[in-house]
Amino acid sequence: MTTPKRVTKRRGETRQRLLDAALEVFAEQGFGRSTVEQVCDRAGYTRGAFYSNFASLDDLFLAMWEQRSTELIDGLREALATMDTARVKDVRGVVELVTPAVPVHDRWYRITAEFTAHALRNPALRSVMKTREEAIGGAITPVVAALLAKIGRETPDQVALGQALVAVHDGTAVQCLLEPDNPAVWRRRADLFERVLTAYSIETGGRT
Amino acid sequence: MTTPKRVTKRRGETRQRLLDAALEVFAEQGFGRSTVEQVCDRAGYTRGAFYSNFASLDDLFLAMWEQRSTELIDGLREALATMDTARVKDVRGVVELVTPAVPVHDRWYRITAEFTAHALRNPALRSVMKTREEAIGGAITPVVAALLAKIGRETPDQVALGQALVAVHDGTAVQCLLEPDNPAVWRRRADLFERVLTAYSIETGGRT
DNA sequence: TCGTCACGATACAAAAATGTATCGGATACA
DNA sequence: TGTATCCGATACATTTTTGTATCGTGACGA
Repeated sequence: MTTPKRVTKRRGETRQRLLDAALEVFAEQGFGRSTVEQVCDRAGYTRGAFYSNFASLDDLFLAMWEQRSTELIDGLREALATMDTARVKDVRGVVELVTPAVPVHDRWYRITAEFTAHALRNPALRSVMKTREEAIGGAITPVVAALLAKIGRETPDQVALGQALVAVHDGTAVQCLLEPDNPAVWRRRADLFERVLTAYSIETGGRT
Repeated sequence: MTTPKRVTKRRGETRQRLLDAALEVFAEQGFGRSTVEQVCDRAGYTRGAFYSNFASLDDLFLAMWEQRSTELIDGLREALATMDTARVKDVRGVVELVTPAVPVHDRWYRITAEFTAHALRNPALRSVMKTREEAIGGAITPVVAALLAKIGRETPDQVALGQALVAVHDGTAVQCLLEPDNPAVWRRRADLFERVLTAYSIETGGRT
């Protein structure tokens, strides 16, 4: 991987197609069991293209994960910004409004689970993950706090609420994915969110 | 792997040492990046021993995970049964009493994260995991409900509480492992448990 | 104590995966 | 349109990993 003086448009495309292929292959086989060649096959390239764009599978994994998770956070911000906040009347309403903005997809969950395990072994990746988790909390919490304020509830400790929401999301996601067709699990997930929001905010009476 | 008529004592030992080695190797390298030979080296055997005891790495992974997680649940039951429940006076006390019984070890977390991802790809493993999660909930919830009753709080929906506790445990575990030296994260974890226990139980006034 | 089978070591063949070095067509820029 | 160089394909050497087949030691039953 020598740094070129001039870069072509084509390069960006192949790089992207490799990143996309990686997501699919890693989700299907698991990162650990995936090979350079599998990713290249899926993308429609040979290993030559790969080694010209990435140093190793680890390198690709990190790049792919960072790209997809920033996209995910951007999408989240977007969804939160364009919500119809008019009809929210109670805590349950807040849950129902916010929940769809944070999707639970098993493909991405599998990737993240493995990336997390990977990150726990690698200090550099660990801080990448930490930053990411904070970004998610930072995107959601102010919005949720604002919605709660709208229905007359104050949020004394936004940081604590943020950590709680992320934890509940992560924890319940596995349960839902293990039994995707069991509506009771999903219902209990929503319930838990509702109770947590209630527990972390205080009724102040008047609506703003 | 032909089924032998006679089985020796030695066999059980080597099998066990392979299982133990697997835990270490998988935790260090990740299951996906581990090889049969690495496990054998660690255990002090050659591949001959491996193929005589297991059909594949997948087979070993499943066997190891089932063994360790039953041990874990047994330990949990044990710890819960021998608790000193006398000094519990409030919800916080319940949290402080129960929390140490459910350890947060990053080695085991890494294994579980990868096993979960693996299970989400494999329907057979999926139901294994589901059963396990239920067993954990089933072990903890009655004890917690009893403790809550002791301080005058009733638990209307134990199943919901169980799912909530498991989710909160899983979700906060990552956060704590990502920042093991940040006491604030651990404190917020305990806070969340306290609030959840409170939210899922109702004050009935009198103590039993 | 002897004979038999189990069990793990060793040897071997085959396959899979990696990384590099080189080549030729494509692409940017004059 | 010419030309320099970028970029991905191809070819190749090497290493890793796998699974099986065979052998010798030692355990177990009679």
